[in-house]
Amino acid sequence: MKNDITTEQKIKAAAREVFISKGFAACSTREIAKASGMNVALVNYYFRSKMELFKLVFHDAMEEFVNSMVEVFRTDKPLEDKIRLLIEKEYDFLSRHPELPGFIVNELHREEGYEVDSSYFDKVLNSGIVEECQRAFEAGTMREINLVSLTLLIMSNCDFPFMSKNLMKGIHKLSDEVYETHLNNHKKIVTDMLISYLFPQKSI
Amino acid sequence: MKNDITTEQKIKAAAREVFISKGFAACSTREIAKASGMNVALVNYYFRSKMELFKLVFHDAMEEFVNSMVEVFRTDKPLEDKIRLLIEKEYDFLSRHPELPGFIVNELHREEGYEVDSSYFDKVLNSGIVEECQRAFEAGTMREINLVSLTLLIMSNCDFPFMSKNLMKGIHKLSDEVYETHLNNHKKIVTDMLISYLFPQKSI
DNA sequence: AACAGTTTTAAACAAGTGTTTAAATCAACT
DNA sequence: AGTTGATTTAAACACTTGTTTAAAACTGTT
Repeated sequence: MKNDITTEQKIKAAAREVFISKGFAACSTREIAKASGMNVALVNYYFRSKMELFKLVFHDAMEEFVNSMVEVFRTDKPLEDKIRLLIEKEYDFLSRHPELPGFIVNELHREEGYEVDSSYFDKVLNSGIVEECQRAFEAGTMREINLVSLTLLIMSNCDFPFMSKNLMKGIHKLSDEVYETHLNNHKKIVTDMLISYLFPQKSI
Repeated sequence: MKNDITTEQKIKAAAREVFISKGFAACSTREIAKASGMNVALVNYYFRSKMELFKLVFHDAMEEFVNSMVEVFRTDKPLEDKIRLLIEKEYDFLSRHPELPGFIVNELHREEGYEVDSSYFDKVLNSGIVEECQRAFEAGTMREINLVSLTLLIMSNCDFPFMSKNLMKGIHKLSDEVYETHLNNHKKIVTDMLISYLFPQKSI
């Protein structure tokens, strides 16, 4: 059949799984080959090297990671609602890809690591959200805050809870299931906290 | 001289540096040996294996990580001040050990990873802070929030900004120095946000 | 059926891995 | 000076690593 999954796709899919769950250094070409049901030579036949394959996987990961944000900014809503929706969507996205932020943050941290191609985030910065924040600052509807801190606030409170799952489970002696429900509670807490900080009620 | 740094200490110190900056999988015994100015055999002579050495390093890292919190809880201050001080001290600590949280979170994430010996955190949980929060809930001086979310709020907003340095530098095209100053600004923002969320002003 | 091009395989390569061996060096004490 | 024990060294072990080779199997076309 024509629309079967090709060998190339199988390998890339397996590589994605292995790379994201163990990291570049902690896995071998043979492990990826075995996970895809193929052999070592095929990995390099289609992708030239472990490194090239990794770059593809990392690139895809970054795209997904960023796109999940940009969608929200493109919607036609008041800024406050956009931020609410952003947090909501981020928690959704991270529930489906809980290992992504840790993978990205960690691989970027290795010194041999690749720099972030900033074009990934140009999408975000060119989505109009920056100007929208600027207007909100000037109109006094949003607390004045620089963009780095705004990014940090949102990402810290969305990504870290997923990245630190094992640590949190250890600290509080929780099962996977219980932690899931905590994550769900936490989403609301984070939303409330961020919204009330960023959009303070003006008391006359 | 008697109080020279011993070979054992040199190796452990070098191992700490290498393990924390590259992770367990991404470095070799020979790299650690070279970094300490010794040879491979000495590493295993003193520490039996790469794994045993890693466990020691990880253990120390965990202790430092936890101790930096517990100190604060032992002080004799109102709860709100303790939280302020905690954030302050965490940012201080993380400025000196910026790679620690990423190291811990990431090594705990590898499936072959060691579970968190929960005794590390028993120190925290037995420091009296839990009861103090409970009393504050009942007295209505603090927003009622479960301990998992409280931990998450504080750690997310303290640790993530250090863990995501390279990502943030990439997103916003910042130099090391500029990001440092952003971190300093962010500390105040985080403090304000957390305090005003956890200790809301009662409007009659 | 014969060809040509792509895909797959098993095997090999050199280099690097964690670990161990056995000999050499050192320090302290008789 | 000789003995004992701890420390250090170079070399080797068996195994895994990423990558390449060259032959085999498969595909579609004439």
